[in-house]
Amino acid sequence: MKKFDFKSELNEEQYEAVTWEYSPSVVIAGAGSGKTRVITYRIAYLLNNGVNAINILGLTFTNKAANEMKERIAALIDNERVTRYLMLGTFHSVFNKILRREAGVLGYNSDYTIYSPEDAYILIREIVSSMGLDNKKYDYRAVYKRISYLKNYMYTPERYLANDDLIRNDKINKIGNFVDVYEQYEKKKKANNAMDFDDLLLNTYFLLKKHEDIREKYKNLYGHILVDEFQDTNIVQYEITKLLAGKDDDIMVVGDDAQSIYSFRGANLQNVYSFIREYKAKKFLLKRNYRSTQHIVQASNSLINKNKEQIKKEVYSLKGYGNKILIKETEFDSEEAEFVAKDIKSRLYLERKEYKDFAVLYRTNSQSRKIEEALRRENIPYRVYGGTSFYNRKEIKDVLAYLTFLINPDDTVSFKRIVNFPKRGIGDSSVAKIFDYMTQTGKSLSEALNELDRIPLPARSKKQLNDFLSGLNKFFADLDSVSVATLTKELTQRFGIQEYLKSQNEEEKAANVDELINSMADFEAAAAEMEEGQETVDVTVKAYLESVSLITDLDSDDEEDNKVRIMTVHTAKGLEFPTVYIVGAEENYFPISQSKDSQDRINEERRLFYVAMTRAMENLIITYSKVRYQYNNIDYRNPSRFLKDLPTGHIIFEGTGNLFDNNYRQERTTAETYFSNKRSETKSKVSQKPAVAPSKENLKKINSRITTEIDQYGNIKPGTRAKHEKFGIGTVEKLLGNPPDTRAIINFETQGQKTLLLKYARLIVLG
DNA sequence: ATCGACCGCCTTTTT
DNA sequence: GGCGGTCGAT
Repeated sequence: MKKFDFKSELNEEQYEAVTWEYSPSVVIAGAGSGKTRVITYRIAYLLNNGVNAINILGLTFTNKAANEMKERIAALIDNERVTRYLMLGTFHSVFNKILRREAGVLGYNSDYTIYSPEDAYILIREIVSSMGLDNKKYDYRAVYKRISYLKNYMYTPERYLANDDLIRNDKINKIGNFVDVYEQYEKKKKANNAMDFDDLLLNTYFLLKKHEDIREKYKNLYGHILVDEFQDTNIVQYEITKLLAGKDDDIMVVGDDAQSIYSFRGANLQNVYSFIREYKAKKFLLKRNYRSTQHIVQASNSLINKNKEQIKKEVYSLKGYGNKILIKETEFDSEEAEFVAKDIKSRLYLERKEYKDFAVLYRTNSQSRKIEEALRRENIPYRVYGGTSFYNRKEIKDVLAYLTFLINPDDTVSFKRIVNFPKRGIGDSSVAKIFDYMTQTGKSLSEALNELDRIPLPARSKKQLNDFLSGLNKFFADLDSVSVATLTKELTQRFGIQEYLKSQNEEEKAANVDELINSMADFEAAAAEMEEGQETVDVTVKAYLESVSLITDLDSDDEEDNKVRIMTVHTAKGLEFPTVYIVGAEENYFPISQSKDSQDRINEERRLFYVAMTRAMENLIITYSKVRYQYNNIDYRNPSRFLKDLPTGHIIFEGTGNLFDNNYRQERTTAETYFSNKRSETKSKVSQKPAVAPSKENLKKINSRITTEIDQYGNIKPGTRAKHEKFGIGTVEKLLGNPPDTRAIINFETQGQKTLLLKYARLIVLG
C-alpha cells in the first residue's frame, strides 16, 4: 500500500479530523471545505493503519458521491482492488444489500422487487378502487406521499391506528379510510414480494432492532462507520446508525447544518446536535472554503447568518475577490431565459469557457422548460437532470417490467404493466378476475397463474393468457444462463414490442427500447471491465435490475460531457461549477410560496439558497423576472427576500429602479394572494402531513374564499370590458372570492349575465 | 376491449 | 399549456 504524508496534503483542521482516534466524531464541513476529502482520506488512513476494508461502512445520499469517493480512495491508496471490499454506497443501496441477504427473516424472498413511486402508484390506485373509495379524495400521489412521510417517522399502520388523534382527524377530514389504505398497501406489497424506497430503510431498522443476532453480526462487521451529509438523515437513518454503532465505536459523521434541505422527506437537522450530545462526539469545524472566490463566500455567509440556530462558523476563502455577484432583473420570464442563454454565449468567448463550466439552477423542475427553449434557440448544448429520467419513461418501465416479472412472478404491478402490452386483448376485467381469485383463495400471483383453469375467464382471454405465459417460459429458463442484453433483445422480438410501438406511430418510443438494450450492452461491457481478472462476471438480468433500480439521472453523469447543466438546487447539492445562474429568485418561487407561513420552512429555503450560491466557483449570476406567465395568467413578481441579505459591496445590480427600494415589499400582488390562499385548497384531500383539526381561522379563510368581494384579479377589475370565446363581449360587474378561485359576474352584450371561474375562462381584456 | 375526446389538475424539493 | 385519467361510443 502506498505510503503518503497526510500532514502535507491536508490543512490542519482536516488533518486533525482524518487522524482522530477510533471514537465518535462529527465533522461540520462548510461549503467547499473539503468534506469529501476528509472522508476519503479518513478511509485511506484506516486502511493504512491496517484496518480491513470489509470492516468499513460508508453511507452517502447519492450514488455519485459514493462512486466519486471510491475512485478517489482507489487513487489515494493506489489499489483499486481494495476499494471493492469497502461497503460504500447510498443508504438505500447498502441497506438493500443487507436486506437481500436477510430477507427470509422478514418474511420476504431475496428476489424481492424494489418499487419506484410510479410502481407504488399503481398498487395504491388498485387498492383505493377495490375499496370503493373516492379517488379524488384518496389521490394516489397524495396517499403515497403521506405514507412515505409517515414511514420516515417510523409510523407503521399499527402505530397509526393506535393514535386516536390521527384517526379522529382523518374522520373530520373525511379521509377516515386512509389508514385502511395504508394497511392494505403494506399487505399487498408484501404479498407481491416488493419493497418501496422507504421500506429499504424501515425494514432494515426492524431487522436490526428485532433480531439481536443479526444486529450483533453487522455491528461487529462494521467496526468503522462514516456517514456523509448527516444533516439530511431522517429519524430512521439515525436510529439505524445508533443500532450499528455503540457510544465508544469508531463512527464519524460529516455534514453541514447550514445545508440541511430535505426536511420534507423527514430529514432532521436536530440529528446533528443529538449526535454530538448522545455520542459525546469530538467536534471538528472545517471553515476554509477552497471552492469559491471571496465575494461569493462572504455574500453567502451574510445570507446564512440570518439563520439563528446554526453551529456558528464563519467560512472564509483565501482566493481573490473575483467578480461581484450579478443580480439581473428582467421584465418578463422569456427575457430572463434569453438573458441566461446569451450571457452563457458571451462568457464562452470572453472568458474562454466551455459549456460544461455552466450550470443553471432553479427551485422547481417546471422552471426548466423556458430555460431549455432559450438554450435551444441559441444552439447551446445542455443536459437536464432530474425531472423525468430515461428509466421513468413508460415504454422503458414496461420493458423492464417484463424482466422484473421474470425475477419475481408474484409481482402484480409488473404483471399488470405487461399482461396487455403490447395489446393482446386481456383487459382490466380479466386481470380483476385473477386478482379476485387471489383474494378469495389467498394464493399468490404465480400460484394463480398456474391454475388458470380454475378462474372463470372468457375463453378468448384464457387463450391469450396462456399464449402469453408460455411465451415467457423460455425466458424463465434463460434467466441464469443468458446475459441481460441478449435476453431482452430476444424477448422484445418475441413479443414484438418495437414493432408494436412503431405500428402505433411511436417511433421514438421504439428507439428508446433499442437504446435500453444498448445500455444493457454497456452495462455488460462495464461489468466485464470492472471484474477483469475475477472469476465470474455477473451480467444476468438480476444483476442488471439490481443496478438500475436505485440509480438516478445524476449517477450517469459524464463529467467530460461538454454541455451546460440545468437542474434543481436540490439536485445540485454537492456539485460545483465555475459559473452558476440561479434563476427565478422571486418571492413565491424562492422562497417557495408554500413555505412562507412558517419560520422553520423559510429557514430551510434560506439554507437552500445558500446551497445554490455556494455551488459557484467564480461567477454567480442571480436573476429574477418582474412578470411571469403561468397557467394563462399574468403574475407580478417581487424579488426574493434573500437578495436583501446580500451586502451591497458584493453585488452588482442590473435592473430598473433600486433593488433595495422597500416599496416593492409593501404591495401585495395578485400572485401573492393566489399563493397564500393555495394552502387551504387541498383540505378535503389526503395531504402529506397528517392533519390536525382545522382551526376556526382556517375555516374563516376557506369561507372567505367563496364570498369575499375583491377588487382586482390580474388585470381584471369591475368595469373591465373583456371578450369570451363563447359568450362574446361583456363588462365585469363583480369579482367574488380570492384567487385562484375568483369568480366574475359578467354582463355579456348578447348572452346576458354569467358567472365565470376566472382561472378557466379565457378572457381577453379589451382596451 | 379499445379508441378517441374531453376534462381536470397541475407545480416543491428526492433516494 | 401539457399530461394523465375518465368516460362514452363502437
